[in-house]
Amino acid sequence: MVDRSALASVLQLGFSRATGPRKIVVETVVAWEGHFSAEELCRSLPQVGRATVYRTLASLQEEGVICRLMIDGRAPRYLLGGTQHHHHMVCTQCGAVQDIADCGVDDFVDTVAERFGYELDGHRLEIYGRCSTCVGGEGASS
Amino acid sequence: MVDRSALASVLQLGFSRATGPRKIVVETVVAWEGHFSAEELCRSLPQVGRATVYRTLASLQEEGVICRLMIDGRAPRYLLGGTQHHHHMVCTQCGAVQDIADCGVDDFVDTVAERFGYELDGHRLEIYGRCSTCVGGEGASS
DNA sequence: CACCAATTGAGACTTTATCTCAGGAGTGGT
DNA sequence: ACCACTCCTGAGATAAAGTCTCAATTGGTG
Repeated sequence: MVDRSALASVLQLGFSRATGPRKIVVETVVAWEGHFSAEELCRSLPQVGRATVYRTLASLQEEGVICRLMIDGRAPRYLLGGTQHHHHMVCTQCGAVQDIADCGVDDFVDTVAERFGYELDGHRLEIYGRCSTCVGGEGASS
Repeated sequence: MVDRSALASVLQLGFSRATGPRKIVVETVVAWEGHFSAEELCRSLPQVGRATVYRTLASLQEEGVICRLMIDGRAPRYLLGGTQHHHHMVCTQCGAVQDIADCGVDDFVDTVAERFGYELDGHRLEIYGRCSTCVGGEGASS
């Protein structure tokens, strides 16, 4: 889904140099299966400084390579693919996250913004539920 | 909007005793204008222990007296009135928050959950923009 | 009023994140 | 290929937010 050949250009991010540490972080992020927290990334890349990991994540988010997902009170989690507008369907049991590509709430959002006299910036929709695996698997082990 | 006469029953929350400190926290929360963070509440109630403030906030949220609002990477903020399902329209400039009472996205949410085979738990929609005051006031001071 | 269990709160601890600044490493010019 | 110049890195200090512990306190009951 993500254009991994664009890696080279992405390495520059908002910076003027394509450095080694950043290469490691970006490659790890791009290869990551599922979502991750900043601390998880730090832990799996002990050879890269925590500050660099956080800086790179911030840039990747700004560039739209990854998007940040807030689940309840937990630390933010990151996912590949933030460029195009989308939403998330989160499994509250196993933590699986599905991208919802089509935004079906634009009209409603427009209406609300107009009603309150707001100049629209954006919106965020997250749907919570239990995925078919978790629903289907329940009771099987008891 | 919130039934403040229900305060007495709310004081019990999930606990078995209506204590003094909890009374202070609940009364402060109910009287609070706008939204607040846990730390702000702690700071304005130095006579109540931090642990008690956090415990009471958690109970109030569970009981639906307040709802938690996550704005970007900042600490969660709390608002009165979480009982009935609703959403928020947040001003990215001044931080004002409007409640959106009617949920216009139920159909879309149902459709998506069905498409992914999820058993629906709930959803969260937040709309970001700049309120009429912030839009209107801009340039006035420059 | 006394008793006892529920609750409190000071402060230690954890987790997550940001900041600082000396040293290291890309990059362009030669 | 090398140098120099500047940007970037990273160890560790600091900050922010929240949880946990346990002795002391207190509300509710008989």
